[in-house]
Amino acid sequence: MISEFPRVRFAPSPTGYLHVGGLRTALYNYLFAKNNNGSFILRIEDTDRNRYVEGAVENLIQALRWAGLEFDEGPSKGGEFGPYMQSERLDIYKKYADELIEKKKAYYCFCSAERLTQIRDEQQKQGFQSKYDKHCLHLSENEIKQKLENNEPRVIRMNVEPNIKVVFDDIVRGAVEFDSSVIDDQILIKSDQYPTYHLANVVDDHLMKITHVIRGEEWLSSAPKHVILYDALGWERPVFSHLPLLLNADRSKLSKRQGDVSVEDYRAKGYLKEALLNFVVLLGWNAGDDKEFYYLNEMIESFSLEKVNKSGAIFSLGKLNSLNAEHLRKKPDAELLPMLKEELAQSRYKDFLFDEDYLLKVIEAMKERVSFVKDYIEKSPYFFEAPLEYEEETVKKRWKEDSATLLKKLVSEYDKLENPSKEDYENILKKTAEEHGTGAARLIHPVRLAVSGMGGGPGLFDILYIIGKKETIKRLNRAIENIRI
RNA sequence: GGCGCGUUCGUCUAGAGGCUUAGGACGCUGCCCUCUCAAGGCAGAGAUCACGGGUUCGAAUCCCGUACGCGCUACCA
Repeated sequence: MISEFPRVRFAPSPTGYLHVGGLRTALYNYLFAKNNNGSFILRIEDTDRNRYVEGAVENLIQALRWAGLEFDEGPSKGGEFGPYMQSERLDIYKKYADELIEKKKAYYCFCSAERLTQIRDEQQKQGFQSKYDKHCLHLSENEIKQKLENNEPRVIRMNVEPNIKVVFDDIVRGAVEFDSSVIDDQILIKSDQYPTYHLANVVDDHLMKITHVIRGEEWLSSAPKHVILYDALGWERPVFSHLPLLLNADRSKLSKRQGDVSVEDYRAKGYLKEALLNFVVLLGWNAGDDKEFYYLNEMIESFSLEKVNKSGAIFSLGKLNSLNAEHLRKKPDAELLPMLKEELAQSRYKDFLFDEDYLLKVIEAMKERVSFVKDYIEKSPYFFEAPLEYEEETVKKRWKEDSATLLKKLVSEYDKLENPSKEDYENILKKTAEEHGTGAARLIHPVRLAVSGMGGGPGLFDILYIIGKKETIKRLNRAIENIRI
């Protein structure tokens, strides 16, 4: 019986960072759990000692926390079914491996690596699929006992009975069927006494009462091995869901070689966790409608495994960028403020002091024009310092022969103002233009250029109001002196 | 090679036999708005639903085959 409240796990191996594909797997697990009032468990599959990476677990946990995928049980957090690090559960795996040997569902194998590669090469040369030949299955009790006593290197292998149909249900793919003859006598316990993924995974999922196994499609071919193990141990199988893969542009499995794949990379580039999550949830899932902008709580609400796609999705950044911009735009100014301050602290303006009111005004003015927090600085540096140069294109296009004269006149008018409002700047400019028998645009464009150094940006009067009268006049005078056609 | 899984605009996708002249989003183009750039609105280009058979009055949707792609095929996970 599947318990009423599902229990799912994200079970990465600590390779050093959280892969975006892993993030999506974790997210789907998390969403499924939360959608069903279930539990989301983090388990570290560190059974390969050769691939151990210092600090990897901490990185993983940190990345998950950053993304907001809080787990209910796991390393450092604890829980009823710990420990949650497989390397701390070795005796448990041994116990079940022994039980399998007892039941003749597994056996000791003493074959050397040389013999193994030899038979494998042979089989491949003849066009067969490579499979262990069950040589050690036929060792006598005495031989086994002897070799064990001599402490000969050995592994424990699964004893797969051939010619049996192994069928299991997968929520994403429906019924999947394998012939047991194509399944190798998989190693369960390695010669270093560590378990392989297959054993550890099945044992832990059972002991941790995992009800739904939600993982990447690369595991689909291994699933029948796991099913055989559940059956051999007399355990109920969990429900499987094999997720479509995240792909490179060439449709191969998303890899490090072809771009950034770690969550940390995207975080460092300034992507919002909301956007990354939103982007990744759409790569393989859709509620069945046109909704594409999601907050985490909305995802929880709408998620279901039945709506997960079957085919892989190319991880291409176009949509991520637009989602990032949209999430950024929808963030309240109060949340944006500390982010901008942090960004400033890392910029060339780190020693300048800007008060919060000022920054809030900048945020308001630039909000619709940025895709990343750093854009507040990069796209409108003129809020932080006077322009050092003037865009050539814009000068060519907007600076006319009468510009300097008009600006001079404007400077003298602005100079008379006291605490000017946005409207004051606008009214005076319009009046000045009128007096010279020209349209406001004739003045607005060169003023914008003078004050910002560029041709685009927020409304001109917003800019003037934000930088203030003193700065405005200073910049206008500087432009009058420096811009030549 | 074997086994498994997949295949709808460039990309992510909607589609559960008639609602489909295949819808949306990103990107692209144009227009509107406008002091500029964005945002927003509107419009457009873009998919013979991999191909071939079949089932059916009717198929992107069901079945079979083929092709192509991917995954797995380790004492890695």
